[in-house]
Amino acid sequence: MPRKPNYDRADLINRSRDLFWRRGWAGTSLKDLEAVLQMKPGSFYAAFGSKDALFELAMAQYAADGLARLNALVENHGALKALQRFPMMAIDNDDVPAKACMLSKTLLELQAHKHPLAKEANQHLLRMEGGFADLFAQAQSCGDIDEAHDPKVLARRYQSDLLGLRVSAEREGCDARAIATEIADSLARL
Amino acid sequence: MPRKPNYDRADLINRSRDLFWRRGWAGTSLKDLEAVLQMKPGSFYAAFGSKDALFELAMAQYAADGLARLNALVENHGALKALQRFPMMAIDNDDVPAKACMLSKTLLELQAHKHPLAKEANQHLLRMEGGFADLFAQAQSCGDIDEAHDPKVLARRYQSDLLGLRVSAEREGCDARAIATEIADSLARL
DNA sequence: TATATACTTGAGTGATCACTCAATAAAGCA
DNA sequence: TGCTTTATTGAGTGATCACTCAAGTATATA
Repeated sequence: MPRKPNYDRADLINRSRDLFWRRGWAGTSLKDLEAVLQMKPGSFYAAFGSKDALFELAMAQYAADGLARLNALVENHGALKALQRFPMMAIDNDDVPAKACMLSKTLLELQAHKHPLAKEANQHLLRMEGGFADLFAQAQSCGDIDEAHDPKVLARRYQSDLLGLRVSAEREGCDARAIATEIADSLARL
Repeated sequence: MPRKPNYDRADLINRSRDLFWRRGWAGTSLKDLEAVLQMKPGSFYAAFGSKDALFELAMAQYAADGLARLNALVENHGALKALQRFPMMAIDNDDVPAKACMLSKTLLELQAHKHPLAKEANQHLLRMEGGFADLFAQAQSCGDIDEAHDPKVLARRYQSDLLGLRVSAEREGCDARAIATEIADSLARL
């Protein structure tokens, strides 16, 4: 007896993710979302409840996509090569809404306001860091990386370098690809 | 014949810098500024012209302070040790408005909107990068770093690592001091 | 002291913010 | 074909945004 929505919810979330990723939380207005999603306010609030609720969905989608891309690299190339290729992959794509990481952008924008979305961003980053640590441990058991290192320490540093790389990639006149190569090379020397 | 302002302009700019640094551009409202600066709208606009104009002054102050701190380290410890100590100094101070770099926060927030302040932030970052390159070159002529390296390449990577460190330092539950130590140690191995 | 010149005040500007809701339209079931 | 239920519409909500300006106040010079 009900009426079905005439939109694809997953598609709407993906489009919101791109918009939020590029413009940030404060930089994205409801009007922007209405334009991109082709929804009137009433439909929007019926579907998602609030701007923040949609941002949360968008950020979760972003984080899931990142982990999926990482896992795909592992499937195809193994742990170490995946870690080596991931930085370049993150910045070497012009079709992406932004070079910088959406999680770090959210953290930097909202942390000072103690906004719940900042804590959420941090949790996604933590999950990603855990994934990196697993891969470092995996590379160690393959014999690709010296077992003397603590994989958690390696992951912490790797993620920090990655975040720095992606901030640098947002700049004009900074050869971020060179930095990505250096990060990859430094992993080979562990 | 004129009347003197009853405020210290430099002090107002410093207080604005702290507020903008912590809360960001969109996250800082005129009401916030009026409260911190103890100024009514009329005085504010007579003194600074606009929120953006004050932000520009605040960011210039921020950049100048950073360079001054770096130069002070060089005076006291020489080029290499200055580069080694700088990362820890940037994050190991609880009195600071934010751990992350104001320039990178501004860049990430406003780049997508092509806001002039984003370009300005990038220029300050470029100037800082130049300063780092000078210090790397200086350390090379001291014999502290292998001459085989290109100081500009070292500076680019160093700044990227520094930006990543300072994003990491903004996170809860991330031992950024350990990362700072690693960055310092890696410079000793050049 | 008188005057000219700036600085300060604070209510008020239109625009935009995230969001609401009553009215209307459409789809599944009888 | 009704009937029920949900989706969609879009004008409108109060709040807040950056900012203005006429009126009042204080100060350095004459």
